[in-house]
Amino acid sequence: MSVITRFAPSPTGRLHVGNIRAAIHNWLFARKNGGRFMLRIDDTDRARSEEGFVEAIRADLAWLGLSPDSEVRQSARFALYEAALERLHAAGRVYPAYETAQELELKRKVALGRGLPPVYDRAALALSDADRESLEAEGRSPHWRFKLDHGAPITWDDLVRGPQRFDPALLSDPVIRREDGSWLYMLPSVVDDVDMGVTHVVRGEDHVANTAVQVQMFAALGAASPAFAHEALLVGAEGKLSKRMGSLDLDALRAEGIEPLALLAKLARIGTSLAVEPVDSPEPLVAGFDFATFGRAPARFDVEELKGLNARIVHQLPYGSVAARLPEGMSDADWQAIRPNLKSVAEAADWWAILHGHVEAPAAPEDRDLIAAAAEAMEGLDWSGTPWADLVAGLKASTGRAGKALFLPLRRALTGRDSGPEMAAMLPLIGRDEAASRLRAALR
RNA sequence: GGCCCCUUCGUCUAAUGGUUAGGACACCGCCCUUUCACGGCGGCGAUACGGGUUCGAAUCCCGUAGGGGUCACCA
Repeated sequence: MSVITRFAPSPTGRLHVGNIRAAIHNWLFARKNGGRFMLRIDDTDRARSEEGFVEAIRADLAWLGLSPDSEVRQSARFALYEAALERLHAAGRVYPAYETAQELELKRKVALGRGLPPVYDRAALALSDADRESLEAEGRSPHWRFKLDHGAPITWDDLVRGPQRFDPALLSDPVIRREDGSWLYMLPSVVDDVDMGVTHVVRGEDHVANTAVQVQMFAALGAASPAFAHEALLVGAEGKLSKRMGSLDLDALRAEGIEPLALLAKLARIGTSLAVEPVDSPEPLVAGFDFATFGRAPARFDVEELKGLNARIVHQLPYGSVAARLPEGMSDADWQAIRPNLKSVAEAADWWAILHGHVEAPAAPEDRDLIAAAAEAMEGLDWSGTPWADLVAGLKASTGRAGKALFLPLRRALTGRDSGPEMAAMLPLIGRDEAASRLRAALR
């Protein structure tokens, strides 16, 4: 049986590190097993879903390189849910209920106040036909609940959490359809998983209780349950589920110069026993993917760590893969010289400007003699050899300077910066005439 | 409050009753580089707490504390 996974976001907002991680794991698992990865837009909630978010989700997945093998939208599949509801109805597994949201809220508060779990009391199940008629005569119309079977514990073997066991009596019969006919998440998800042939449901542990309910729905629909993997959630660097996590959407990360590969590597392995390390393609992540490596405790996601990984990945990015994003005319040699010093690809533009643009950095009074000597030496250097090493050797002999006192003033005069890539690599790229002119400019 | 999950270096984790408690990231140091960075090498650093069981406990049991999830006419 070939593996089919799905990523099922609702288009009510941007993707963020939490759900992207689930998307990545679904994709990796499918890739590893030669299976298919599907995108399912869970847009049953018309009021909250926005087309713009659907497009953003597609764009974000594409940026990460997680191309879905197919895409479906729940809003186009209402007939399927209708048919499933009919079947459940015929099987006596759904029933109408008439409580208002306010009434249910009150019931929950009362239960909580008495130290009881706030589970729906099934009052609607006790309604007689006459009761229902009078309720509807009052103008109330029903919403529909799925009737859980309290007969036996719900169990499944979770790929991450191991054997699971739930007492159905501690769960509320879920509302699956509103009085206005709109669908809630629970049933459509099951219907689609069956219809799409999903074999593995990989999602966050915030869904475990939903899974208990859905396991009964699969059975009630006469379908086998897929395998489930519920991964522990991510928390912010402070240890709490912070608001900052919510702000971590892909735009924010892109603005920080994060490479898709870096985010992929980080999210694929955070919370697992595998090392979070730079990769030059998704292949090692695919090859190493294994639910057995997943920890069960929430892992901390720290953007600073992501930035560090990103820098290390940038340091090994080949020219060919970044050329399109580099300043016009930037050569492979330029890239090689600059690359080890970058935190993001975007910073290459700064160094491009330093290499080939205009730099004028006045020398400090105590360094003027050194800079003057350097300017003097320019003409005589062998520019096809090792001009930087020759320059420095000559200046050391003539001025007696060494180390920082020798290097820093030269770096400043030539690049306008205190730090940066290897000068030996940059000087030839700056070129003789430009270098000479910068040194003279520093003396003005 | 009920139910579920979790707690090993700062962080992510390994060690399925016997290990000098291992690795990765971070940090620190050294080397390389005639500065910074990059890179290479090395070092520091942990079993939440309290009771049991056992010849022996990070590992099994009980309790305490702490963290996460869930208990929606959101997904």
